[in-house]
Amino acid sequence: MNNVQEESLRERKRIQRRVLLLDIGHRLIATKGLRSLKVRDVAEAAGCSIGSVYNEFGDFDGLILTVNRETVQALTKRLTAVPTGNPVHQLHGLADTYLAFATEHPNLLRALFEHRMENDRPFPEDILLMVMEAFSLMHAPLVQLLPDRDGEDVAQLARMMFSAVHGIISLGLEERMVAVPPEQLRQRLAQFIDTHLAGLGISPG
Amino acid sequence: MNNVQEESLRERKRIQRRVLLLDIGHRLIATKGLRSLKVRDVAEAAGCSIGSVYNEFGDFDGLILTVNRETVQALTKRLTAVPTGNPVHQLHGLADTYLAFATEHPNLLRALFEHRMENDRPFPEDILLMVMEAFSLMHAPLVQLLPDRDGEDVAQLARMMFSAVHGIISLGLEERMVAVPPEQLRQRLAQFIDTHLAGLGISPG
DNA sequence: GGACGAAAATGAACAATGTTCAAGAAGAAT
DNA sequence: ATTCTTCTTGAACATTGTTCATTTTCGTCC
Repeated sequence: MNNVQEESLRERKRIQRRVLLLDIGHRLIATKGLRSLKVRDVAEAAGCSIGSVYNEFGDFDGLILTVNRETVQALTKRLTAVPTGNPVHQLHGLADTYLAFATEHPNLLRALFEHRMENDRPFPEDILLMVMEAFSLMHAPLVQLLPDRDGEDVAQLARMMFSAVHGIISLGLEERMVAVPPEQLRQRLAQFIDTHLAGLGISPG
Repeated sequence: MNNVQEESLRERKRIQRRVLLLDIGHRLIATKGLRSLKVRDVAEAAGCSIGSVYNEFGDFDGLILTVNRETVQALTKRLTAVPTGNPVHQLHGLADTYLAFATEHPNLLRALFEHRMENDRPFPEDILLMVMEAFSLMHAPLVQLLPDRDGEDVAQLARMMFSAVHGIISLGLEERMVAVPPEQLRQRLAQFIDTHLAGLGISPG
């Protein structure tokens, strides 16, 4: 066996199929929602057998979790791309970006937050860490704005703030619950953040 | 047929069974989560056939939705019992009460917000209205605190505020996501509300 | 480049679970 | 008591996640 990282035919095909399966799973969740995702649909769309999905992901949860992993990575990527110059602008940018992502990919985001494991199996640690990382992105700008506050205090504040933004967005976009138009939601969200910052003693910059 | 509202034997037994089924569904969701709820388990626990569940609720969603209806009613009952004297205290009381309910009945609350209908059937209008009603309970105290603001503006503000509280609580209690201890969460939530009220130009009273 | 063994792909069969419905049981009406 | 209506039942069905013996493909060695 050649130990060099040379891709065998097997490995190439495996990866190619894995990517295909993920792409299909991604698209099906995005278009029809997590609840409508079926192993057989995925296998058929990929032109392979049901067993192959299991070979690649262990079980169905494995596929879903991998799509969710991609979702949180895509979200984090966009959130980290928000300019860091002005901390107040950055906070607004983070909220706006989160809203934009939620508007563009509502089903993917829901799948990330609503998916429950089968039989109380533990939630994968790495996804948890990625979500926490995304949520802590408000930490840095808040530290800049509140240099005198206790570190742990600001960390919790950042988490509260992002959780609040998440709540406003996820309920606001929930088409079941009298959805607010995205543009109006965007303004309300900005207003909400300004109000909260004002409460923290920070002027809207 | 006697048109008076006299309970026939049939009707009495039906109602008795309906109550029993709901109680069982309620308890199973509360203890093991919506995902673990199975028609057969409910029927067996009630000592009746599977078909009877369908007779009473049409389909499985029907049972779940009825439990959810009870959940939102129980929540609303507790929220409306919050004292109305001091508007600032009332807002804190509403948040506290919501947190207490979420702590005591996490699976029931999750079932209410996470349940998706089969096949994109429409979400029942009445549940939607009840949830909106619960969420608008912050409206009255905010009107008192902000008498000069536009009505629609305050309504949206109330909804934002409750959505934010909901986000903080539901993510904060999510055991998957590094759950914050309820007592700490209670304090953080109070702090969050005070900060926001301060941002609105209202002193903590 | 053919033979052998390892690895992967397959899909029929199974298991779990929501749903239907013909047949029987139970209640109401006369 | 008889008849009619309604409800109850649970076997059978439909859908969907999962397993695994069989077959196919791929890598390796001569």
